[in-house]
Amino acid sequence: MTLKDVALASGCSIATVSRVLAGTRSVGAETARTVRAAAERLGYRPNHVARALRSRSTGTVGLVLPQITNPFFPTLVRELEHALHAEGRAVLLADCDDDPATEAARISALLARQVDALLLIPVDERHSREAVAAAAAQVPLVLLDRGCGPGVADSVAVDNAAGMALVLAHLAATGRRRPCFIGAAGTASAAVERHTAYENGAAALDPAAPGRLALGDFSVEWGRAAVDRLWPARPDAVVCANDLIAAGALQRLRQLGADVPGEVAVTGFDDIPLAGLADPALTTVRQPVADLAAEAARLLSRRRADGSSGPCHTVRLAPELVVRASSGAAAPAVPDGSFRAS
Amino acid sequence: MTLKDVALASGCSIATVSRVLAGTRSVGAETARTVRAAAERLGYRPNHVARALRSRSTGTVGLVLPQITNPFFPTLVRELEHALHAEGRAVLLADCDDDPATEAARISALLARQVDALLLIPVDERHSREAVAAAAAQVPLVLLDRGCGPGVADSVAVDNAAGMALVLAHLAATGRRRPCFIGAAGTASAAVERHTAYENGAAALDPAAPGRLALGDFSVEWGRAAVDRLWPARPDAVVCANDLIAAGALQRLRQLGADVPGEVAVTGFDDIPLAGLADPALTTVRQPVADLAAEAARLLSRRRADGSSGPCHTVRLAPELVVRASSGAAAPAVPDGSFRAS
DNA sequence: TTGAAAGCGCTAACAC
DNA sequence: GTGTTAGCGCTTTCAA
Repeated sequence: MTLKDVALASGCSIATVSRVLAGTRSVGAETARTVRAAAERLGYRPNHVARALRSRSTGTVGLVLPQITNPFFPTLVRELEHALHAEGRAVLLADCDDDPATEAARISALLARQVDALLLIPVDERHSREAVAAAAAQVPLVLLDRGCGPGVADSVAVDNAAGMALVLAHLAATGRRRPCFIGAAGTASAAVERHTAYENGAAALDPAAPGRLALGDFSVEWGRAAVDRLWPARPDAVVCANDLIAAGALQRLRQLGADVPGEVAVTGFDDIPLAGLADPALTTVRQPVADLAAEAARLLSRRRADGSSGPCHTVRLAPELVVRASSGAAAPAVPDGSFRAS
Repeated sequence: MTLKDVALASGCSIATVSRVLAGTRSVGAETARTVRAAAERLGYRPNHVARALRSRSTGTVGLVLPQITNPFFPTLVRELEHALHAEGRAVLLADCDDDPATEAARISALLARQVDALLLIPVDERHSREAVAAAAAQVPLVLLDRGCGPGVADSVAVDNAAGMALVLAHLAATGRRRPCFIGAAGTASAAVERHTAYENGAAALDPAAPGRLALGDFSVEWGRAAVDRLWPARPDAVVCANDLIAAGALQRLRQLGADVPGEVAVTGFDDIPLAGLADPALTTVRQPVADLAAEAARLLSRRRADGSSGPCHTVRLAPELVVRASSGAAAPAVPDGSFRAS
């Protein structure tokens, strides 16, 4: 079934049929009806490949992620897929195995396939930069969740500092005074921003708090290990840079016999599905995933309109605090019943 | 940069360049070298769209899933992406929101984009059948993880019955004698097969065991709710049809003050990342995800060779039991210290 | 408003 | 082994 068949069946030219079906130009009402009827009758389906070759636009968007198994990404992928599908675009998925070299290879494979645009969560702030910049010069590209150096491309992410501030305000309001922080080392923007925001905000609770921290990576294992380093200081709150760290911290605290939340509160970041399932359920910062996806799609369209020059837009979306059991009521600081001035 | 440019630069015809670069036919060693050098020098990148239009093969595979947020799928997607990328294919991702109508729409969108093949985890055994059968008539199609009625398409999945048998054997070996089962209702193949395998295997432990079960869905919430129904019967093992159910069961049992694993063992199925993080860590059945992906890719190639006729192949892969704390040593049945004959 | 015709970049017959 | 040629199905000038 090609345009030619429809043209033959409807008694007009291929060009006219194309115009009717693609809606490119005004066509006589009568002709249009005839053509549409013929197309319908023959079950005509346009050939996207031919259309792409001619119009130099495939209608596909490449989605490049560090690791689909990172539990924060599936919901994001889902929202992105829906947002793009709603505009009639298809999503080419690439998983980079958390490796910048693989990432560079995937990016060029997608470019070779003529994706119209790229949505990319960079593997690494520094090591991804070169490949990302090169790609951004070729197609509209929007960075998601993580940055990649200033001025490289448009980007959309949650406001990490605001999220951390929400956590600290909540801890302060519920009477916690000796927080500590388990974060991630390295230059990844989420790691740096959350860490910095903790240091800036925690001083208000306790002058010694900003120094009470340990930096590792965004994993459960690190959460467990870090507790062993920080617990001797007897914090009354463990602020974690993401939910995986918090899950590990929770586990280890329980093994050590600590009472969560009575003795010590634990908080996460991201609100991955695991957070609600932990025991006690994890207080955390929810990323506005659907909004992130919508905003990314919007930036993509805008960039397509503006051309590859023009300044980079950076969008920061406000997160939301989700209070659950892990930061519930603290036990009295002096549990023997004596009076304590608050 | 087109073939024409390379042809001009290397002094031979477009066709020859095509043959060298696509490796379609034997070419003189000398010519080949010249051509390759020219292509390299000019930074030639083949245009996949034009190639697809001409050769009627896009080199893309559609991957259709019920919901990427189902925690079992990300690892599978990752393995599939890697397996396909290794053969130079790109993956078009479609998420169906667990809805058969959306699934049908996504399938036809992918078909319109001329995917070479479809990898599909059906949303529903019955309601997906029509769209799947129609798609299978057009392109090679392999069903993954779940079935879709007999004879519809090639399929690859874990051997659910074998997995359940491993669980029951383990429970028997560790002295459990009053198992119960929390499963999922409906016709989904995993639900039916695991349920049936439990009924068949549990009778060996206890004649009453096959009847001690509750059927709901594959969710944490159902796991919690089912415990309330089954716990009054005082089982010494709760066999769950997947890890999410088991996570819910574990939660609720702890709320009820039950001692896991001392008083009651809990087992899951799939070995999603959550399983290792639960407390106590969950004994479960690990799906051979990488093998499933590899086998799916293999079936796809074979189907491409065989043509769309020919009998459907069904591959079942052996699962592996992962023993963790949730099925550890049982407490003595009579904890008051009196002698108990084993 | 419509039609004829020229390709998009590539592969695949078919000649030589 | 290599070149010539004819399209794949579509969009888009350019004329009418």
